[in-house]
Amino acid sequence: MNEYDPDTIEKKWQDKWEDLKMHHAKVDEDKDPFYIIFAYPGISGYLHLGHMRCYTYTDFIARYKKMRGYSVLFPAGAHPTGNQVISFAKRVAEKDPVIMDYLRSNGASEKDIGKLSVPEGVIEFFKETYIKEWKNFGLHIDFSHFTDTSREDYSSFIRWQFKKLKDKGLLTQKPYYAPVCVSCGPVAVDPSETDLSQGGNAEVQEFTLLKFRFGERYITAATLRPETVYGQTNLWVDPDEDYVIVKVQGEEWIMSSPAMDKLSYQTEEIKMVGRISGRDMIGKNATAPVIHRDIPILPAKFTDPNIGSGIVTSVPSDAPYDWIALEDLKKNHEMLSRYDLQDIVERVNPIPIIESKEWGTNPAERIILEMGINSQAETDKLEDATQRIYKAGFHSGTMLESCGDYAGMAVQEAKENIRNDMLASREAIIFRDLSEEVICRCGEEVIMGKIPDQWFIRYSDEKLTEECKEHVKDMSIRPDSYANTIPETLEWFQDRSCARMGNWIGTKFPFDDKWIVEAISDSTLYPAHYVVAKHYNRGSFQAKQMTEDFFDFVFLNEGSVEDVSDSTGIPEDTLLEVRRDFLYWYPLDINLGGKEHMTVHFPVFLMNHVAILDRSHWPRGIMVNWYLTMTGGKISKSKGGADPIPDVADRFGIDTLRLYYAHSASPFVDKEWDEKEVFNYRKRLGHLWRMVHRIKEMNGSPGPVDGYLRSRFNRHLARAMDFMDSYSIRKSANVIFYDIAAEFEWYFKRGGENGELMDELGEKWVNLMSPFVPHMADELGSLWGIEYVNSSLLPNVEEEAISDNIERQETYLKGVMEDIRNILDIAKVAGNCIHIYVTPEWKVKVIEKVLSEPERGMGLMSGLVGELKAPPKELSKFLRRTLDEHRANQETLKNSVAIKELDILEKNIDFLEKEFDTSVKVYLASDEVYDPDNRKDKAIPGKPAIYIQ
RNA sequence: GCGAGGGUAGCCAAGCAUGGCCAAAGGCGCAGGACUUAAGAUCCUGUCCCAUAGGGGUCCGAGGGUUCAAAUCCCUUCCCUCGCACCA
Repeated sequence: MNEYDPDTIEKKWQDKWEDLKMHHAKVDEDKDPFYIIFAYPGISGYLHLGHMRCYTYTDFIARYKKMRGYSVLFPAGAHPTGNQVISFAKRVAEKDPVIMDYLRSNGASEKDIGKLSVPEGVIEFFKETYIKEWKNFGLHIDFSHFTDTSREDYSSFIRWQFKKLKDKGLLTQKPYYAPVCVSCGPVAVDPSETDLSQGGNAEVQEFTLLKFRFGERYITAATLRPETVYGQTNLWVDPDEDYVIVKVQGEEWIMSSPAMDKLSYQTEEIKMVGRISGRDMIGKNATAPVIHRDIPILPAKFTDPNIGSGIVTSVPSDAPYDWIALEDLKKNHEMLSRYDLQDIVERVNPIPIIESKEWGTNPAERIILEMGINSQAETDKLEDATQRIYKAGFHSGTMLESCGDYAGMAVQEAKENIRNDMLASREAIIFRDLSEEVICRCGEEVIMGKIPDQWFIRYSDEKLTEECKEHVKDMSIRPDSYANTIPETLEWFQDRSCARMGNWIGTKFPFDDKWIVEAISDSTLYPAHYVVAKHYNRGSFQAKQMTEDFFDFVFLNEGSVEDVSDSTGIPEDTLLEVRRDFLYWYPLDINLGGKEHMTVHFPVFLMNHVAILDRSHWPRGIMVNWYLTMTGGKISKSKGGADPIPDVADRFGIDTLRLYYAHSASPFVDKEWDEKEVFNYRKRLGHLWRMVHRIKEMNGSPGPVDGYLRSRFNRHLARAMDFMDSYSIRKSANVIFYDIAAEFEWYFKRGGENGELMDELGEKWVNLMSPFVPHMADELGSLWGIEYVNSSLLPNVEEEAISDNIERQETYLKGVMEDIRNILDIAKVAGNCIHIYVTPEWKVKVIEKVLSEPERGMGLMSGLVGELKAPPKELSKFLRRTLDEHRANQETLKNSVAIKELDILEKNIDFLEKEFDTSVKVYLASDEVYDPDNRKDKAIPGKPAIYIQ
């Protein structure tokens, strides 16, 4: 036997599979189809081990289904839609050292890198790289179906899809506010920072921009808490800051210069008409909105021109910043006299407006005293205080008498109402901003912009939502937690912008060329396109022939084949073949993807299928996998942090990684990557490798434990397949790679050596391993002369071989051995003879009697006394005990009398003697036998008495 | 805040739906031994506490409850993770 050596066998088998086109899906009407995909990757860099976790799960299922007799389609593609490819190419063109290092450390050659300065080169390179890595992982993908979203055939498909959405009234246009890079157009602001170089954690904040009449003009102040307008006492302005006067909506507004820039992206006409310094406003009054009181304008340094309008309305009752600024000012005599504010400031005092359980009616003052905040400079503490007050007020607060019509209202409710009322009375507008500075990949600033005519897919459509919610009940969705939440997710899912302008790779929007379909929206129905892509890849037709008629015919069965053939120029039999393929493969059985898809991709995947295709083609299943993590964080393609896959694969072998994925954790938890753990799986495979060889070399004759092994093996076989049928991958792997192995080990220990049985079960076992570790399984399969294990079928379960009774006997023997070990342990004696006393027959009879007539309870006693030759006292005691036991656990009781104990022990004296390295004697307790320690009376059914000498 | 998921021995991780063969699978780690003298090897055995005879005690985040019986069911509570949107 040679040692397990993945390096040589893995490459060898991958080449053979390739030669034989083992992965090619065939339309075979004699077989049921099984169609599975993983969510294809966006192109933004090398794949990492987290991706491979998802792809490998997909492969387990694909290979398993194939070995269960299905014809399996497992295609793959790539998703370059977006601007990531563009910015990647740009960074390469600029020779950005980070990206160059990233490429080189992943093994890109200088020649490769040379091609990567244009987007097309990036797409080509990574497509090839992904395919190489998938092949290297032994994935059962049929690449003849490959497509990517930048191809022409794909664009034809997407244009068709959007026409269908429009026909169904599911497209609409309306204004939309989104993060926009001033040069690239819309970008996504999220912590993974795919589009960004800074500010991924920024949140969109919706300010209410309040207008304060100031002579002929208005001073603007932005607030996140419109409900506090009743507590306004003054405005804060930075005396050293220059503000701008802008013409908006026919009025002149005062704000900071950055505020004007931001606002210019959100309102139509806005023009700067002058400047005014902060100093010039101080000491004057402005009329506050809603309360229509004149409030003074006071100096402060904490205002920031980059936040809101750069001017702050002061609510010292509820805003810790305002409260302490006011206190500071009151003490600052130099400042007061400089602007002659002494008298004014005297009159400025907090006005209670909100009462909360936690903080009472003057929360700002109270929290500042409690937290011991001494000055405006303690911004961390002030931030915290603000948050705490806001939380308490928002959730449990009510508006006080001072709040006019809103008095008595819950804060939550008042907030909405006051804001809406101010908007209606034109005393305020909405102003959106990001909570921190966000910088695009291109280096430009990202701001909130208004897009007046944004296209949306109307996912809010009630009928569509209802249909989807209804349909998910019939789907197989794993894990269960996701199945439970997806109806709510569908409900919550609102209209989604589906096109964008600017620097973007994708399909031109069919109704308006200035738009390009965005990345989520062009990846919803694509499993249908995989079927078509195969024919396109073969050259059966050109992209321009893939017209609306063509897709209508293939996916919707509309139009006659003659007409469609006429209008497209595609031969009739080709059209019929594509249609047939679609009918054969669809619906999709499983879409497998990472958990980030739960609230984004999976809902739109479902909704587009339901909206466009016939009910019979709606998807059947979704499976979600969690992440592979490294030192706490998600492994990220764009940020690196993961070892190149080829390095890891070389070190451990593919099958090791595959078993690691399958077994080290359930798919539904985040898993921390740990090389030491991976290495243990490598050792495990080595162990199994040797074991299978040992099995194959076994050539003895039948023995007493054969039945047991056969029974256990078939039981495990059934379990392993049941688990796979419900996609419980880890559990199935546990049975195959651990439970079954343990049975073989026990069999050997018991002296089993039946060559024929080993030959049969060994082969079946290798078959079972194949979906998980296909390379090793094929190599081991050759011991049996199997050419390709993965193309054979999994064995049937021999129901008749599964025997509770046979298994009970072994369980009994194991139990006796455990008892002996226990005693040896405790007694710390090295016994030289073990005496075992099997229960007297009358105890068996008692149990049988109780089992047959349990309801008679102690009433059984009278009958038993006459029937059994047993000491009445003991009999009564044992009956009572048996009745107790019966109530607690009938199974144990049944098992204890279902076996011939004496027989089992006598047959296995040799084995026991060998195991314990002593002599073993077995007796029937009712006989007059050697019993120096008076133990034999302790014997009961299922648990013999033991005496160790 | 809203929604979802989770807290099991040194660690990872099953079990919980259908309460009782649960001191609680399996793996890792650790300890002892075998083997060999080299490897991150392999094979046994052990691994909550007490106990020189198979027993007893405590235990599944915490606290109550239901039950003859609770890791499993119910209630309360604490803690953790994730999603809350234009990122496949």
